[in-house]
Amino acid sequence: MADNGSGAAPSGRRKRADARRNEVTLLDAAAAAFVAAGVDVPVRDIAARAGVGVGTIYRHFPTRADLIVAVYRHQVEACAEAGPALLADGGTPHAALARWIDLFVDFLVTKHGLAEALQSDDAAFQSLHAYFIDRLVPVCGQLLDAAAAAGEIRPDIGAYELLRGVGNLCVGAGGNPRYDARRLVELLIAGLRLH
Amino acid sequence: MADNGSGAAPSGRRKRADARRNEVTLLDAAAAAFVAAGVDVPVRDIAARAGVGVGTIYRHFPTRADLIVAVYRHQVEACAEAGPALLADGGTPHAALARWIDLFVDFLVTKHGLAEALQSDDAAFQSLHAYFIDRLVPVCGQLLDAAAAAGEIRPDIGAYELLRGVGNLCVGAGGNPRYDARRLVELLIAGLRLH
DNA sequence: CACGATACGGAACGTTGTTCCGTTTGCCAA
DNA sequence: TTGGCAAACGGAACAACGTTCCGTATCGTG
Repeated sequence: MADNGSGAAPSGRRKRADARRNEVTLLDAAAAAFVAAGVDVPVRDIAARAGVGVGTIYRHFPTRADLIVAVYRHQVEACAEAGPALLADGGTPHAALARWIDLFVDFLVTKHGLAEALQSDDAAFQSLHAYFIDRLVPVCGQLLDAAAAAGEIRPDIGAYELLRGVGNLCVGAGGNPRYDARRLVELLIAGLRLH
Repeated sequence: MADNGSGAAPSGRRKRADARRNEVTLLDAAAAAFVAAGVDVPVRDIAARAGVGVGTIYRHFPTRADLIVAVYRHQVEACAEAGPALLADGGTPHAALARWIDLFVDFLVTKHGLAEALQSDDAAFQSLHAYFIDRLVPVCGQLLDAAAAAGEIRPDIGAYELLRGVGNLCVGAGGNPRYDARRLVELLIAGLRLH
């Protein structure tokens, strides 16, 4: 899983050494740029930071979304894996759900502009959207099902809808002291509860 | 209030006839363009629709936000005025709040891209943001205070925060059948309730 | 070492928002 | 009525951005 470059190995061909080197350089530069200027940072800035041309970025990451996914893949995986773990941890399913959502919110609000990008219907972000959906909706669904089966929450809400709502609440949550996304998400989860 | 063009009369000077004519043409064209292509429709498209040059738009409406505000001012006013009316209508304050929020949600979800623009931290949308805040936060605060005074809701949530959360939930609510902003807002309001 | 495939750099293109200025036009006074 | 000037207009021009493209450089292999 970590011999070739990028994600899936097309067949058996090994990438050129400079290409593999540039890929990690690019990931580092992008991560730094995202922290410094948000995920909307101009592609040229990332290229400059990495000391490469913009063409190199697009060869490695056909869309901006692919770059974002690559940068955050580890953290998304960690979040996804935390779902079943929380469920098994002993508390009520609703508590597990609340804690998992908290993890998700923490992730989103610390990545400047990521929540915005996630909700954008721009075609360029489609693969970002798809990745988050594919990876996190099943996990959320599992938590939701468990809580519903335990009779703790109303059963008429879908995992996609909830996750998207939570993501939406995190939009613009950076820095503004008058807007605390966490509290609103808490309210939303509270509203899910039966009685 | 309707003798001069635009909003506030600078001093006593009457605008030229063609300028006044162009202003209403522009408002009509913008309204139509917003419906057809969302509030992010390119300025050039609006200009073409109105049969004027882009310069004319910028003279009348220095920023895109000013144009949006002008187009929707009537509806925002109506929403603002509905707040006290609902409160006086006899139901519980919480019911009045819920119905008012519903009005706000209806307004937002039917204006393609408006919710997104509202949350954008782009400097160009600052005056849009400011107008909505100025006009609606006090109304929402009044409803919130009444409900809190009646002991129906937890008192630790601000009007700005709530309105912004609701606005956020409306982002991307157009057309997607798997995402029903209204239901999530309902959940949020339910979560506000004590017990 | 030579040569083909691979990858690179950055110029160039298309799309936007916004500004600027030469030209036109409405309005008022003479 | 007409002359002149401030107001308003149109759209070319600029800047910032994402994305594509292709001539050039480099790697790895025979």
